[in-house]
Amino acid sequence: MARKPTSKETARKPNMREAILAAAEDLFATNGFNAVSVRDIAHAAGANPGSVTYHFKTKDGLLLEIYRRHCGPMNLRRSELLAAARRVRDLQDRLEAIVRAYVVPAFTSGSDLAGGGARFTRLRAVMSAEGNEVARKIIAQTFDDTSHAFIDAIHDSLPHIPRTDIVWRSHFLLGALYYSLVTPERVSRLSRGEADGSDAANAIEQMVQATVAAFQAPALDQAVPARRPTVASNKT
Amino acid sequence: MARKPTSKETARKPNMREAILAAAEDLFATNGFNAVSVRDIAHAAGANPGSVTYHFKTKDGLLLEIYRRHCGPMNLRRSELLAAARRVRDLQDRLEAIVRAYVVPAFTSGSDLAGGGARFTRLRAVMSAEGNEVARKIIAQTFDDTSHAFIDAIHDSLPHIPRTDIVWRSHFLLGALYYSLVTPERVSRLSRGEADGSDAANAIEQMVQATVAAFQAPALDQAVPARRPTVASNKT
DNA sequence: ATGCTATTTGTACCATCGTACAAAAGAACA
DNA sequence: TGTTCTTTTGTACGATGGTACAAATAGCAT
Repeated sequence: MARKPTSKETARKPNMREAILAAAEDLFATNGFNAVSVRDIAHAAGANPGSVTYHFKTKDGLLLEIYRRHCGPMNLRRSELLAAARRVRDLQDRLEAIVRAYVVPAFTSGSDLAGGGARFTRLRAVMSAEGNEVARKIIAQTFDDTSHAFIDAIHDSLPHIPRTDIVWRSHFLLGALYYSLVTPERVSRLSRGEADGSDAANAIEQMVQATVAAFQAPALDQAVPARRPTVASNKT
Repeated sequence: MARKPTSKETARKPNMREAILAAAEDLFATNGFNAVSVRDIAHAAGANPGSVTYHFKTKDGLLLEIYRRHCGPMNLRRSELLAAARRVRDLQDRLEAIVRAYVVPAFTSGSDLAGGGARFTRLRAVMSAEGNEVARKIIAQTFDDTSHAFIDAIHDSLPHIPRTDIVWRSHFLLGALYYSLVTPERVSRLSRGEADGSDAANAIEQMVQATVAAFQAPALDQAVPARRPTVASNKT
């Protein structure tokens, strides 16, 4: 929207646009989309409500811009890490590297801000829970490619597991990831203070460790001899 | 609120109160708390907006009543299943039984309605993501006991794993559970139609299989020789 | 300084929200 | 049938929501 980047433009004084984006990201990620008003965002950013309309036209537009801002860098970083992980020779190590390549960028942003990755991932978690339309569209068309790439990579390192099972398990991984960012205090509470749910480094290690084992679990078909009544479908 | 249960009371004709509860549960679980208006709920239930106020006083009161309705039966069923699971001799089988005791009631209600358990669990997932205050309070004081019971039971069957690790892994399980109920279509999409994310029986088996393996993963301490910079804290 | 453009402010409109409340309708029992 | 209590309806009020828009302001090139 700006025309004259005469060496400042991005580094204007307090840069309202960025402040609004950051405030919105924070509020949306914490309280959900509908619970936060444009006025709340403006107030948190030290801006005027009208300013939000000026920069992003609508509230949806603001959310859209947040996604645009993060999706590219995050997927890029994931792709890089995935490519590196695929080059690991040992299959066990490779699997761990792949999982790490998936998890790490979700906790720590690959581009600008410090905890930006975690904040944005939490935002995605919340939007997904709320069934937000804007988010749903972007997510499907932006992350599915990356998700498939990861699933394929994992499948390559675990050829004896049906792809369907890997899809389920990677789905569980994303759920665990989301939930860890949404309710970290629950971990602290249930561990009676022995663990800090907000400690990203620790969360990552725990998640990688558990997830690698989950992926390595035997496939479903050969594991459950006879029990459930309705399945009958999934196979490979 | 009713005074004369002359053998009907609960089984009145279309029972508005129940219809409102069901509609609210459904809408909240799908769209979140703030996105749904009292008028939406009334409309979906075929009731009058004022009727909601009459029965539940406030919108928060309505949510509260939904929780009250489900928490008891669900925890009861979980306790029963957990008690049965603890009696399993073989440690491997016992662990699986415990996980199943945790997962199954979340997908299928223990009391009345068919998919009620899944619907309520999804509702909890969404409320947790939105940071809903009413839900947060009830959850902590209603589910933490059960959660501790499960964690202890799992710890008993895996004595060599530090309790902290088990807390993390059970947290991941709940995240996976929530996410599977919130976005089942993602599983169908990523598996290119080979799996049905909405198939509860299949989801349960996949989740149990993966989670048991995750719990059985080696403890973190002995697994990560030297890597991260900040941890230093958790130990047992 | 002067004009030009990008931004910020202030305000106002209209829709919708949660909730209150009086009136109507129904149900149960004398 | 009339009385009483419960439930449902209809409507209204005040607050807050998203968004539009004119006026004010600030930066920059000339």
